[in-house]
Amino acid sequence: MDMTTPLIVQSERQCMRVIETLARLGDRWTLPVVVTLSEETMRFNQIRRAIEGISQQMLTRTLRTLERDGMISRVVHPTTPPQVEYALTPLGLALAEQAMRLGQWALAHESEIDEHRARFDRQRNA
Amino acid sequence: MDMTTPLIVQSERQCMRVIETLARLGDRWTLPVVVTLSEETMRFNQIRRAIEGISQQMLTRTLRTLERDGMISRVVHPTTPPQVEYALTPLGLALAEQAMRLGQWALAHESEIDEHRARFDRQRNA
DNA sequence: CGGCATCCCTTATGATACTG
DNA sequence: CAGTATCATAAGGGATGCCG
Repeated sequence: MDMTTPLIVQSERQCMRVIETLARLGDRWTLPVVVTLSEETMRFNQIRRAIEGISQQMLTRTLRTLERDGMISRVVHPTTPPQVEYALTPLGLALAEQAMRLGQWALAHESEIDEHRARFDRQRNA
Repeated sequence: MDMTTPLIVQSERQCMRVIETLARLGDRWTLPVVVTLSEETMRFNQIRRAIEGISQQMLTRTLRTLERDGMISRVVHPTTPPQVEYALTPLGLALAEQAMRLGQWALAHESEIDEHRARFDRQRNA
């Protein structure tokens, strides 16, 4: 990456594309699912139990979207009852690493941001 | 960043915090505004003209949120008519760089992701 | 010029029930 | 066990009008 012009997004289309990725990572369940799968391959209900508060519906949706984008693989074992194994693909792992990099930055500056917010809100109410 | 355990988010709270940041960057106008301001300090309507399709309302909201988090500075010149200058803070610039890093990765893998989507959608309709 | 309030619509998300 | 369908609600965002 050329850090002399770090912020240039060359076209409207590219900007939308980047936003799309950030929005996906920023939705309610994508990051928890990706983080969970980064540790090991898991079955549907294993993932579900590992993630506090996720509904069956939202887990299905989140997994489908990630699968569609090639971030996770889905393998059905035709047993009875059926078992479906989910795993992060190399692409998905790379995305997760990128997201975590940004996440680490965010956490590192957490208190700084909180102080700004507190100051801002104080001035508002004054 | 410790790349031996790149995906570990230590707590539920931290995970939500990271998601919050990603969601903010992933909303409709934050990235365009940040990218625009990364080039130079600008006034309200300058920014508005620079960003195709943004409404006055959404520009105001986006700027307020960024200001609240300490990502941009807001300076009012008490002239008539009033002029308000916005600029990226060092914190905001750093965030933008982080976002662009992830963005560059996303763009680099754009076609790969598109191929996955096309294949997935083809199988669905078959 | 810059900003806020209001109304409305679309989409995302969630709860629940049902199925191979 | 894994997944779909249906319905309800919350949040994001756009259009418009008024204000200092």
